[in-house]
Formats: sequence, structure tokens, C-alpha cells
Amino acid sequence: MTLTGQDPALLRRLNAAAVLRALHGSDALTLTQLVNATSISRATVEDVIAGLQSEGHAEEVRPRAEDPRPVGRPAKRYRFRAEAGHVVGLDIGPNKVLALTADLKGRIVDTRRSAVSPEATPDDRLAAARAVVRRTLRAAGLEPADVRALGVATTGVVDPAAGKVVVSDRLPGWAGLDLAGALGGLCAGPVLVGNDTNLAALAEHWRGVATTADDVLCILAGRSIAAGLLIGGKLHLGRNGAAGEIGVMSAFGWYTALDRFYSYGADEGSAAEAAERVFEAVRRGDHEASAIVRAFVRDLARGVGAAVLTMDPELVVLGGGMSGAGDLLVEPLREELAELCLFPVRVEASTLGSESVALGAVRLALDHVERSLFDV
Amino acid sequence: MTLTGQDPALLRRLNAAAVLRALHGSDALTLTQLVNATSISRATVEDVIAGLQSEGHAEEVRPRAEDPRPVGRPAKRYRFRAEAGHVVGLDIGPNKVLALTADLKGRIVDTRRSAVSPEATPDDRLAAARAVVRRTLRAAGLEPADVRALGVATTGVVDPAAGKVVVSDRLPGWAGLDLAGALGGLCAGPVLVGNDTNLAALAEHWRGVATTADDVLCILAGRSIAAGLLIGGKLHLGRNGAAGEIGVMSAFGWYTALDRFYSYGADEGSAAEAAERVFEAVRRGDHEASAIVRAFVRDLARGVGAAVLTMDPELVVLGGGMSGAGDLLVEPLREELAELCLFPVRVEASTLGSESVALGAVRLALDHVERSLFDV
DNA sequence: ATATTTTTAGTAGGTTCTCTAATAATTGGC
DNA sequence: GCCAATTATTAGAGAACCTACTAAAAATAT
Repeated sequence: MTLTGQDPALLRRLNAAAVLRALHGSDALTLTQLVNATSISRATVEDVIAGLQSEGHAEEVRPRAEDPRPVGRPAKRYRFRAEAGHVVGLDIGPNKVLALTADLKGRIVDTRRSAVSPEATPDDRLAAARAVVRRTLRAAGLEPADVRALGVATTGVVDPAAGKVVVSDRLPGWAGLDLAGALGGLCAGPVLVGNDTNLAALAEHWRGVATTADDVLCILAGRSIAAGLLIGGKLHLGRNGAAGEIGVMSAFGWYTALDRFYSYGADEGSAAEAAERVFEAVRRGDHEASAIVRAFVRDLARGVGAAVLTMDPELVVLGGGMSGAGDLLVEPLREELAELCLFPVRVEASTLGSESVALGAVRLALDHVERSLFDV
Repeated sequence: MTLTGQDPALLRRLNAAAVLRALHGSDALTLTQLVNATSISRATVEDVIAGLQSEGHAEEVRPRAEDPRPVGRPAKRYRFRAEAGHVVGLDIGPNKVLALTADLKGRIVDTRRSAVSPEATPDDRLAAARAVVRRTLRAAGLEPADVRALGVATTGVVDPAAGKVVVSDRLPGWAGLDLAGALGGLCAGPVLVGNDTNLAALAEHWRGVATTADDVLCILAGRSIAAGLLIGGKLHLGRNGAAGEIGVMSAFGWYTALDRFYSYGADEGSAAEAAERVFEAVRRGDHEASAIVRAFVRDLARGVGAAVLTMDPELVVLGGGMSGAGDLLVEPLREELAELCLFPVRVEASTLGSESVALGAVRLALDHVERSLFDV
């Protein structure tokens, strides 16, 4: 029944959450600043703060001597104790395993990376993942008990409720894997599993180019092409967790779109490498390379256009291996989409780089922790 | 700052809303039933009910003599006063104007319809709309002041915040029209404008085949083809209010897909009529007609498939003029989609008929009213 | 050095709302 | 006519909020 005020203590929980949110959103605040920010009375804020202090969520900070002191009795200042807990974001990719440790304010305190062969067995890959998590905790000086949640990103379709991989065509033997179970003992908090494309979208909304947009289509173009959807600022997963898997649609020929890049120069290396060779050539003014890019963008736009028409997003973010090309892809894509759709749509290239997926995993973990801190 | 309990009275508002919700969701409830439903203490529920009664939102009902009486002191029964307010849902279509009047429980108390020529000027169409609203109010015995909100559905892209029509290729001179302004004086409450396809989706979720699903793609196939999206049970409009306008994509050839029906028999009448002739023939076992339907469904599935891959809905509802065909379209569409997409998706034909859009407009109006009744 | 001004800290009192617990009322069945 | 069951009604205690007041601490003016 949604929310029923059965208990006057509900007010206190509500107010404590509001005060904590205000503290969380800022560096350090005086009591009067908190009163203004929350529009709760001073007496109550005072009381709430005392409770938050004893719980370890807030802390009084002494004003530094170098700060300019205003007239009047000096105000006590309080800050959110971001070090009261940590989260780990883990990206299990085909070629690497990457773990980020962050405090409750989302500050990344450690980054660990470890190379994995694309042909590695699930057991080997999981072992590498576990090792990199243990190493980042050690480096950050943390115990497993300090970690409130572990966010995990992986390719393929996942079931977040079960913490399992449902479909995976990239990693051998990965489908059906119980990721949450396999990584369960590493940290005290729950293991939250997400799809890499979706989590990249989350990262873009958090610290990428999509901070101001709430309806975002986030394309991850690499070897395969998929999209993560943010609707109302929140991830939209879909019935099967397969929302945004537009690359599947053979009618668009996306699977072959990338092959165009191989037609330029040497037919070797990863798709990203082949693509980078072509972009390099375009920057040199090579006409053949330009034609290849144009043709690729036209293919891309047909699929992205269908998704754009479906959800009419505020912003399309181009991420993954292709995002390095920047305006070389963004500009023509924007034009093609304007042709296909009713309204022009903003298109931007991601600037987060190779850590975007792991960053999204951190955000996933933080979302969980913040819900418990700030809700009800 | 979301919700801060600045005042013990917040609890009362919260509890009053919870009690009213419980009352709204049922026919009549005793105090003890309310206590169980809301898990609020009896003393409080009693107090809350007294308040609701004096506001006119709740009413005590005497138990009817024919009801079997249990042992013990007879319980007082209360009910939601649905007649405390009404809403009107208005569908302004190319050929007709349809108005439904409903009470606060969504019970339709009157239906008025009026034919309009597809070539009518905006002024004529608006005059017909106003007339039909006035007539339904008179028939329901209501004053404009009794109407808490007026929901309006129309073709084309609309801006709900401004209450204006942005794009309309069906109704001459309709684009740019300030609908909310033009219909402002008719009722006391606000005028809420929505796209017909979207509102049909809302209706399906309310009283159609989509009551159990929260992520729904609702196709409205008539002369043009568009879809309404429900995400998390709520309408997704998109940045420009154009979400679901997949019919625009010329690559799919949807604009011509309907022409197939004209190729069978006489080349006359509306698309819906031509289609009905073909379906009739299919039911008689005509092979040529079956082939036409199959080809049509294949075109349809390409476009719907793109939308399904994008949002991965729980259910696809086939509505509009084509929904009468029922399984003749649904069954093959389901099969085609299963081929194109990663996961099979539920497909159902709408059963709401020609009033679905107006019903959605009622729902839009009720959503507004219920927010004010049940929230905070 | 002292008084003034400014700003914040801390305290007290009253109100609202909640819950629990005990008592009173009303009905059907024996 | 009494008993059991169920609900209505009343009373009292606790938690949390707000406003208003007094006390304290620092910078600044005299």
C-alpha cells in the first residue's frame, strides 16, 4: 500500500533521509544551510544530525583555519561520511576484467585491471574477476565487510533478479552462468548484475555526456551493436532484459556493417582496430575511407533510427570502440537521423572511454546503497 | 527535496490518502477491513474516515437487509463517493467526435457521439467537440463545475504541457492548434491533451487486454500506423511527444502496406473497409486473400519488430481498425515476431472497439484527479 | 580593553498525530 | 434470557514536529 504513516517515527526517517541527501549532495554544510536546503526546522535538523552522527553517516568538521571567517558565532559544519561504506564496480569483458572501488560519494579510490583471453573458460574468467576484486580491495585498504554492494557488468542478456546470464554469444560457455552466486562471497553486500550496454548508459547519465538528459539511447558499437535505454533517468530493461538489442535484427544488416571497415587496407585485427585505421585515413582526407564511413553510418542510422522513432529520446550517445572517432561519426549520424525521423535528435560521442562500463557497474551498486540510505 | 516530513499533519495526509485508496479500490469496506487493508490502527482509521466524510469523499452505507449478517455487533460500512466528481474523455477523430462522462471510479455514465466530416475546418470540428461535451454533461445531469478534468485525444503529435497540437497530417489545419485553450471554458478542471495512439494504450492497460502487463507496445493500425508505449505502466511520450511514431519510417514501406488490401476486389471505401473485405475472404478460405494478409503481416512485423527489439515489451496489443480481424492477424504477427526477435512476445488483439481512444482520454483525466486525491 | 553587532547553539513549551489498551454496545445462537 | 463474538468508543501515553526564547561565541567598532 505504497506509503502509510503508521508511526510518527516515519517522519523522522523521512527527515533523516532528506538531511542525508542534502549532505550527500554537497561538500560540507552548516546547520543553517541544512535548514534552508531541507526546509525542516532547526530543532529537528539538530536532532536528526545527532542520530546520523551516532550511526556514522555524518560527521562534524572543524572549519579550517585558512577559511575566511564570517561575523557571528561560528557555525558547526557537518559532512557526509563517504568513507562509511564502499562499493565495487566490476566489468567482465571479453578481453579484460576491470574493477573500480568507490566510496559512498562515488569517488573512485582504486582501479585494477587484468587481461583475459577472449577464449578463456568461464572458470578462468571468474577466477580473474575474483582476483581483481580482491586486489582492488587490498589496494584501497578495505575488508570485504566494508563493501555495501558489488555491481557486475557483462556482455549478453542478464536476469538481474536472479543474477544470472541468460544469453551470451560473445563469451564461450557464459550463458546460464550464475554470476551472483559465483561472486557471492567476495563482499558483504549483494551482487548486482547488469548488461554492459545498459550500465554504460547509466555511466553516461552519471558522469558522461548525458547528465542533463533523462531519455537517452546509448549505442555501444563494437564488434556487435546494441543500445542501452534510459527512460526517465532510469534503466529500461524490458521483459527479458533484452531492451536495446537492436543489433539482432538481421534486416538492417548490422552484423555485416562492421565488415565494411575490413574492406579498407589489411583484413586483420579487431573491429575497433580496423575501424580506427579507416578513421585515420578519413582524417588524412582519404576519399575511399570517407565513403566507407558514410556507408557504415547509413546502415547504423537505419537501425538507430528505428529505435529513435520508437522511444523519441532526448539524446543519442555513441559509445564503445567507435566513440573515439568523435565527430567523424557523430556528425553524419545526426544528419542521417534527421532525414529518417520526425524531429532532429541530439547525438553525442561518449567521452568516458574504456572504463564507462565499469563506472556504470559502480553506479548500479551505488543506486542500491543509496536507496537504502535515502528512501523511506 | 522529494518528501520531507516537516509537519506531523503529513502523517494524516498520508493516511487519509491510503484509506481513500483502499476505499476506491473496493465496493464498500467496514472499519476493520480498512484497518487490515491499510495496516493503520483502528483509532486512526476512524479519525481519518470522519475527515473524509466531512470532505465528501467517503460515505457511510447502511448494510442492506438481504445481506447475510454475521455474529457480533454490526460493522459500519463505508464507500468511496464516486459521484463526488466526474471527468470527461473526448476523442476528436477524423470522422467523429466522441465524449464519455465518467465518475471518479471510472464508471462511464454517458456516451455521446457526433459525426464530423474528415474535411471539416478546425473551427467546425472544435464546435462539434464542444457541443458533444455540453450534451454529455446535460445528459449526465452535471454542471461544468462538477467536472474535475477533461481529457482530450487527437491524432498527431501533441505537446501535453502546452495543450497544443504540434504535428497533424490527418486533420486539415489542425497543426499548431491550441486545444487546451479552445476547450478551456467547458469544464471547471484542466484540459489534458494526449495523442490518440498513446491514450488507446492507456485504455488497454486500464480495461483492455493489457491490464496485467506494465511494458506494453500498443499498435494502432488504421490509415496510418503508430504505436503507444507504456513503460512501467505509465505512458512514455518521448522528448517531442513522438515516441511510437514508427509509421514514419519509410524504409519499412508501412505507408504502402495498407494498399495491399485494395488490390483485392473493388478499389474503394476506407482502408478499414477494404481490409475487412479481405479478412472476410480469408474466413471463407480464399487463398489470394490469405496471401495478402501474410504479406501485410510481414511488412507490419518488420516495423513492430524494430520497436519490440528496442523496448522488449511484455505484450504487443493490436488495436485500431484492424483489431476486428483478431487471430487472423495476431497469430501470424506473433510468428513473424518470434522469427525476428530474441524472445517470443505476447501478442493480443484489442477488444475495446471504437471507444478505446475516448476511454484512454477518460483515464488520462482520472490519472490527474487521482493524483490529487491519493498523492501526498 | 570593552561594548556592540551578528550569527549560531541550545532549551522549553505546546500541538498534532500516532498507537495500545480497556470498556461499552450490539447482534446471533443456545 | 444468557453467552460468545464482533465492533464501537474512550482514554492515556509516546514520538516527533514547530515556534519562540535565551545563551554563547566570534568579529568589529569604540
